[in-house]
Amino acid sequence: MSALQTIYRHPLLTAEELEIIFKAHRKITFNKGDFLLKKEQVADGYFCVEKGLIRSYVYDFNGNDITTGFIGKNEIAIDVISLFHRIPSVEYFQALTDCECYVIDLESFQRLYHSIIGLNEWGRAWMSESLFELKQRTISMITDSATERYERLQSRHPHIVQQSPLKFIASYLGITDTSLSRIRKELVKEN
Amino acid sequence: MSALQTIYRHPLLTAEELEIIFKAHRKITFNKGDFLLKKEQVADGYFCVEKGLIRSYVYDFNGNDITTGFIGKNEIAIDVISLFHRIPSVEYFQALTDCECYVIDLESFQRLYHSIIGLNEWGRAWMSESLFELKQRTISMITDSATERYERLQSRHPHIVQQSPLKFIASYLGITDTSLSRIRKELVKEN
DNA sequence: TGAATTTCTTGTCTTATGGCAAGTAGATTG
DNA sequence: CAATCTACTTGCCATAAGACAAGAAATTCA
Repeated sequence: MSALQTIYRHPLLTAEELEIIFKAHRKITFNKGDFLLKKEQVADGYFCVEKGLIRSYVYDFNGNDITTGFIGKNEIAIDVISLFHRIPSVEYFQALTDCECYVIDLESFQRLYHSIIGLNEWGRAWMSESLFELKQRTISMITDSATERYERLQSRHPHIVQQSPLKFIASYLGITDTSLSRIRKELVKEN
Repeated sequence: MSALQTIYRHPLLTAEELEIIFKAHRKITFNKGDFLLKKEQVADGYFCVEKGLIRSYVYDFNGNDITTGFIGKNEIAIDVISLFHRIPSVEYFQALTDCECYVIDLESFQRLYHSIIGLNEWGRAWMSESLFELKQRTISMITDSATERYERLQSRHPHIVQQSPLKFIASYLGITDTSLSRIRKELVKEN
């Protein structure tokens, strides 16, 4: 099962339509460290991840880089605002490992989006799903301790914890690498 | 200028289309304390706020209510997931003050959404804008101190600080009412 | 392979925020 | 008007996480 099949699964999309959608993508690989998108660039497409791990991040006012998200297998690396509003990105998207992706450019997407009614629905479903997950994360940032957030990340997205350096996970969780190191130590001690 | 005119302003929507859209809404008022939507209910429309302040919140595992957002004049009170996925809400939406809103039900929206191409674009723009703001907030929760978050809320959304009890603002900022009270005291002292 | 770089850990001290409890002031209600 | 409530403040002490710095371990690279 390819990433595309998983990503585009939707009740309103037929096998034929999916075929058309898949064909609009082309395969692209990234080496560890490569950028899929940099700050100030205008995104011209989005990436469906087949293999590997990507990190999105921003710089805060102190110059620290803050991990805003991880994108792994069967997920989409996209800066929604930059792509659809045609404005420069504020985020960086960088490959944490060698990656295999399928990319589709905006023009192709727009064309399909207007001709395949189900894709329209799929897009809205995807966006509202993203909104929901982000909301969950915001609530978690408020109500859960750093330890709890780490444990949840570990159980729900073990591949992130396995593939990403500790400092990126730490900034994603909103703590320093020092603190995360200590949290890990405590968790090991407990079990 | 009514809330509807502000909310639905979009380059692809003509005056005639706007007229049709506006007519699909009906006015509805809420008294302080009324619920627009409760947990477990399936949303059947969304509310464009003309006047007043609404609070959305969830209960965390400890039974504390956590404010997830404030919705004021010219903003939309909506549970995207519940409305479009037809599933029970996890949030409560409650009027903090007497409110005047314009409500549109899902069916009417769907009909317009499929007949007015610009509304389609408007919807996507609205959703991506929401995604962006939520992302900003998540980053702020990580990189800014509680004091900074409060000051920003105060400068960007003074009406919230003016109309909402301190405890709701506190939970929105991710701190206790006690802490927010102290932060306020410090800020007053500084100026 | 050896040097350089990055990653991770650990120690010490500081600080922001929380938990709990008491108390005041203002609003609401019977 | 008195009796409750609710909102807010304040004090005391506990704790999670940060700042800074040193060093160990792992990885990268020439």
